[in-house]
Amino acid sequence: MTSFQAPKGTRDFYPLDAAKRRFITEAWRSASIRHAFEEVDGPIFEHLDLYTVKSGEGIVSELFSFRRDGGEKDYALRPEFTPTLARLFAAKAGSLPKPTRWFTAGPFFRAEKPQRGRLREFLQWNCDVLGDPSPAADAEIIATCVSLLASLGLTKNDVRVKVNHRAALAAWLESRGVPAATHGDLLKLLDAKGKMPPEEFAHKIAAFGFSPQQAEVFQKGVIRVTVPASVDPTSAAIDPLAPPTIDSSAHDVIDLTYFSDAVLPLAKELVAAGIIDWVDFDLSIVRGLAYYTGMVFEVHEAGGNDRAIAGGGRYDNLVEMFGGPSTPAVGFGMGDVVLALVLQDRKLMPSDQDVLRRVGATPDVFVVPGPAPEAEALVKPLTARLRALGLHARYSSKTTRNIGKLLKDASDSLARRAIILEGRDAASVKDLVSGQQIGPMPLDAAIALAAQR
RNA sequence: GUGGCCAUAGCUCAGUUGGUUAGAGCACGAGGUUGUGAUCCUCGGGGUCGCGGGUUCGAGUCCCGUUGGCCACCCCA
Repeated sequence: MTSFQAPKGTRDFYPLDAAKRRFITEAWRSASIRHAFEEVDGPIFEHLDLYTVKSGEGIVSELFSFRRDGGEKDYALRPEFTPTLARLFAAKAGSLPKPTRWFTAGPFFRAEKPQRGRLREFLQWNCDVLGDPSPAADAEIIATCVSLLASLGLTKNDVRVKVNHRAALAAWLESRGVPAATHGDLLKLLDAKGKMPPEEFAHKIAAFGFSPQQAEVFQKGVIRVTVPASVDPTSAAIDPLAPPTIDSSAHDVIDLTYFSDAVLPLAKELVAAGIIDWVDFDLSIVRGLAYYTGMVFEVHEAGGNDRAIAGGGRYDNLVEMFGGPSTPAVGFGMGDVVLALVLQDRKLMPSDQDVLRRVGATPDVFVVPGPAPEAEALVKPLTARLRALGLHARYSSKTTRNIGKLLKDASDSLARRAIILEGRDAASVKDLVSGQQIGPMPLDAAIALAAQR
């Protein structure tokens, strides 16, 4: 006898796990649809070239790639959606509405060593706006992400959206005399600043011409954009028409002219979208990926140094890189693994029973035979009638006629109601939530009652 | 890729300095009693101790390897 284990970094989904997975993916879907995105999908595996074109051959060791026995083409399980998205868009760009708003949610694969918040097979949600260069599209992407987080019960105190602007940062650096060739090194240093003591960071960034005071602004990272409070003092809402301004204390230390040219229009859109108070502008958010060209953002658990819950930004050159027409684009991705960790952390993952209810896995009605001798034989025909009406109907697999045990079965199944068969044409209906029981009554009346929403 | 900790029933665990047919609780299944989510009673299925070697008269226990898990580093599209 050989026994098998699931491959490293994969998960098995037993019924409750599958229900939890649906809970998350359904939340993703409804947030996307609320924000006017349309669902698309592609193959789970693609030609290997699709990934090496953008990221170079080095990426191959991070992929699950394979060649069919006897075949000549190399394939890879998809590690991300963006190349597929660009391919789909490029193939039909001429006939697509502008802007194009697409989302997808499905499995992705990376050949990394598993650890907290990271598996080899995971689910990822992607939203992208193609063909809209405006800060409004940037804001809409962030707003969709925030909408999902809020729908799961997270608040602006649980999670923070950290936003930066690549192009503005680059222009500003250049205006300070930091040569473009060294920007990459500086971004890397900014990305790694959390992993070194402040003195070391200040020392290293001094090489790029920054004073210790300026290093501190980077170290703290956050620059708040303040907006005037609503005119109506009883409302906590921010006046959507008031112009936002950048925190002046940072302004005194670092000349933020270039930064503010890019940020204020975005901030204005974030105000309009009603999410400015979820957002911090953070000079140290750069994202690892080289292809971002403008706004970049990450969502982090407040006070936690966990992995990013979500991340994305603007990538205006990418579609062209995949052979499509030059198209401005902005998007983000969110994985299910870190999201689930954060929900558990914040005690926002619903109970097992609530998950089953919310994904619609619980029975509408449970059929129980009463003591009448013919009742047992009538259970299956009645169940069939209820199912034909579109109801989720079950009966016990137990052979006992003990009503208490059968009702326990009904209760364990989380059914809303039980029908107790009293005879050929008589039944009682018990509401398993309230405990109220009505009947006996004619069978048709019981069926009608059980079918009520 | 590097390192640390871990692996006994579906779950949580116990298992003496190596010593008979490896245990408990919960869960699960069958039946009985009482017409209502119970109570009580009886019975039952389940583990080649992750896997493979080694040491030993004898290994769940000691050693080596391997697979998987957790955690950190690297990386993170």
